[in-house]
Amino acid sequence: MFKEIEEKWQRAWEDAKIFEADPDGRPKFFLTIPYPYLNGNLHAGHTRTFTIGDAFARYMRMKGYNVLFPLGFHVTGTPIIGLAELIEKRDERTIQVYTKFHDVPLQDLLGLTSPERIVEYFAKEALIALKKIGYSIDWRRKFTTMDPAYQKFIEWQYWRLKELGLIERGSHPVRYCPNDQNPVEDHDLLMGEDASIVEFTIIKFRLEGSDLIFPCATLRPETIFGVTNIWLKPAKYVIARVDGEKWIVSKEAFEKLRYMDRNVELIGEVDGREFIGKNVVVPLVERLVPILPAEFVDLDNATGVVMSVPAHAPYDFVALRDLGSKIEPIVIISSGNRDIPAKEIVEELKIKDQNDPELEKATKMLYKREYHTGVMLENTGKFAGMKVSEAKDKVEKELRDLKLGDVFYEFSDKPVVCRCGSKCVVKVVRDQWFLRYSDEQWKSKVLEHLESMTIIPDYYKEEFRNKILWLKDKACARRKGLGTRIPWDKEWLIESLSDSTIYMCYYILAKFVNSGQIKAENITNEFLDYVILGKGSLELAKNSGLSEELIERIRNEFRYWYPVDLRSSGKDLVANHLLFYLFHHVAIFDKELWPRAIAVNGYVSLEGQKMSKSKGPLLTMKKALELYGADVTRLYILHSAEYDSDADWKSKEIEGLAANLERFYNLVREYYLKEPSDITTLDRWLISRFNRAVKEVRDAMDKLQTRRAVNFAFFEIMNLVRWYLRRGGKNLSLILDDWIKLLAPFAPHICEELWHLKHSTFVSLEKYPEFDAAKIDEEAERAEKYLEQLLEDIKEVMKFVENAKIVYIYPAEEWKCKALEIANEKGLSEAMKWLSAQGIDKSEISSFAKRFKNAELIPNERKRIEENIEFLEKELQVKVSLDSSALPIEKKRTAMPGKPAIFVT
RNA sequence: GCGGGGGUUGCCGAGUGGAAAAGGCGCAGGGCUUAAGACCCUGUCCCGAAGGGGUCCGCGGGUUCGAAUCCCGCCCCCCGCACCA
Repeated sequence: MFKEIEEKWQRAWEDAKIFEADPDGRPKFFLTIPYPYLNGNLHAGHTRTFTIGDAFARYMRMKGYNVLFPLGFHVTGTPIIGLAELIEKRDERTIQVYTKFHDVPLQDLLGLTSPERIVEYFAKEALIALKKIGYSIDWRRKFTTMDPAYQKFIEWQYWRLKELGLIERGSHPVRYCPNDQNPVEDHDLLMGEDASIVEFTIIKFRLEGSDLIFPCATLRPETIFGVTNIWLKPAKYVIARVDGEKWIVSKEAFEKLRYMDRNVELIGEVDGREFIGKNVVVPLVERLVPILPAEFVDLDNATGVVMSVPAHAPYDFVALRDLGSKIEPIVIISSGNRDIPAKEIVEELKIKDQNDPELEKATKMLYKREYHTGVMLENTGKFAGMKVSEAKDKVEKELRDLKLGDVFYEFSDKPVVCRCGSKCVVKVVRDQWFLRYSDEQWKSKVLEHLESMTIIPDYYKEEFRNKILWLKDKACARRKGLGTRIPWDKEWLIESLSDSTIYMCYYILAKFVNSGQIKAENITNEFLDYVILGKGSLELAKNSGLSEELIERIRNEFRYWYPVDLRSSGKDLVANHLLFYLFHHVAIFDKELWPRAIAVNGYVSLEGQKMSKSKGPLLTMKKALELYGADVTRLYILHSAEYDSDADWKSKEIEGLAANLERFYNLVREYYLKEPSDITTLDRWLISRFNRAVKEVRDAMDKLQTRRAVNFAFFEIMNLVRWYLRRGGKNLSLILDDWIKLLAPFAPHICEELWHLKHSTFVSLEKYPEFDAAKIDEEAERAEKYLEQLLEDIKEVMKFVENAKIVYIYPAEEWKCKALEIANEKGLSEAMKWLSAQGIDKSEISSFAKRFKNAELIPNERKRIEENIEFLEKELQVKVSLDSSALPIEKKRTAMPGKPAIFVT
């Protein structure tokens, strides 16, 4: 184990401050990774993303860049508060998960009953782990998102967004527990985790000669043209005043409407049966249709009032059939059907009556088909000819514009039950603050910028494109949780994903905050406008109370470091954080400060199982380091999967790797200090092949392909070394300086230790090995390859000979080499002519012609074999001879240049 | 459903027109060792008493002298679809 070595170099790096980055004359590289959320210990997922970041930071540093690689901690939001409550309540599962999977000792855990303590504890633990794994982070810039200075920065950002008109008020639906009077998150649910909020369209049917409205709820507003009647359940309904209108709805619907930010008032109860047979007016179509009774109507779904489109809704068709009604369905959509679509499908599925469970399936099938392939028929007015998918939105909009339509939110699955046991409802939260991500101009700016960015892997660019188009307005305010208050509306907290969008620029301030040069009260909007955006003026910025000199210095540092050159992140953040990261940068900064590149890596699972912070299993970074140490963990996670695919952590594999790394360590120690003696072909082969590996490693790293990089830098070279030593190589030290450097970004501690056997500088700051075409030695490579092939061929032959005693090797005769040369230059027929002229036996010539395709000229082939007889004998454990007299003629004939005849006795 | 990714030899996983197909893991045999482990070597689709032959990359077609790689159709798997970090 390398624990002592690791600690030693971590201390040395820290003492020498080699990762503290400040502006200088070198080109800069600003690399960030997402700050971790501290509701638990860092785990294998963090380990992966962060280690990729660190390996790249170290690589770029060794390539000569001034690398800034900082990290802070994220604590805003609700989970930390939730966790504190659970610990306070001594929730059994939480205690189990945190002691067992997060490796928190019980007595420590029980004390974490407030958000502050949780933050303090996990921040401390995280820092320990991050230092123990040897990340090259500039820790002078560490912060947490509840720091007063950071909060001032967030407030500034929100003022800027408001000034830009990108924040506005609105309302939106949330899952809500009436008992707790709070929005409910997934983990707060007993039932209904999969339920989503569905938006029904309400279409208002007015009772003939009355002001009573029957609000029919539907997911298919475009079918309004096919309405033949409406359905009521023969049961109790209520009359309610809703935003000034008199609505007939189910009792359940009335209760739900009360949460939908409407003005509702109960007027009285009424029996649905009273209305049966009366007529209502179909909006838009202005047709009178009757109210009919139906048992399938669910009073607890939407309004409890349903419109009937028997041609396109199997339920309606069957209900009419059950009633024995003579009403004719009106077909308004064509999707390749001959008859009435609902009739076709009902007959196909042999549906008996409206209580048949198959009806659900029929409905889905038909809806799907018509939505995707259906076209509106002539009887749908101006919508005729439109695709159903298009008409749906258009009809809905028209109804809404004419106040004939409305929305009703409902869960897709029921029931949805809160942990407290009450049924959840959909609540429409009003006066909510929204980020206007749907803004067309904003979007197109982001889209345009995306095209100029580097996205790794590249197919994620398409994914980003789609997600940008798809992004809608986002509610950015919360009532509950940790966070910064919206500066102009202190009732609301800024939601936690919305406060982590452009914080990378805060790292530049954080250094000054942590050193005490800036206090929170100095961070005024004018100050930030000036140092970050270069807007306003130095005079205004000086109102912050800071000196001109300091302000200018910060301004200059900001200009030096920004923009972010690479943000390396897990793929879980693509559809949220990384998107917001782009949007906010594009909105707030000038073009030259927009992010340059984003890299996205995959997940980590554990022995095939998905990790879960709240349920387990989980492998913490701390535990991994305890078990395997830093370098093994790093090398393993970098090698376990290529950046974009998911990795599976297998303890058996990592143990194997530990052994490999130890071998490397011992190998280097054994050879590093030996002075190289005479350089042989074999040495030139090693240097040549090593050089090729260097090229591969650099190429892989430039694309962040850490798996490929480690594969070459470690395993491939290890294999070269194996062959080299097997062949009796003595001068391994020829490549060791470079090999150590090559591996330094991946396993920095061991490399540092080994490097210091010979040098007094830090390998972490050395120049990364470069590919040198001059060191490629084709001839040496061919010579080794020849020997390898020869050995393999002999073994192949020996398989068929029991108790082999002597191996005779017979290289091709001189005339064959000459003939091959001619054949290569002038073609086979010239070679044949030449052979005849030499008076070579005819059967020999034809044998040559048959085989010449597989032949290759090896310079000094015989000598090559002679020199290596000893090696071959050692490998084969038999005598090897070049004596040609023992070979039968027909055997000799098979000898070709590069492929000698082999004869075993 | 929409969008993105993917299906390769026991497993993981490279490989985008010409290699039974890198590397790792596992397994088997041998060497080293008092022994085990580690380490080193060999083998690991099938056949073969001479370095050879056959079969193979989700399924079915096609293009090509030649396909895991290109085209068409089909099947299957993973991820995201939000206000949650």
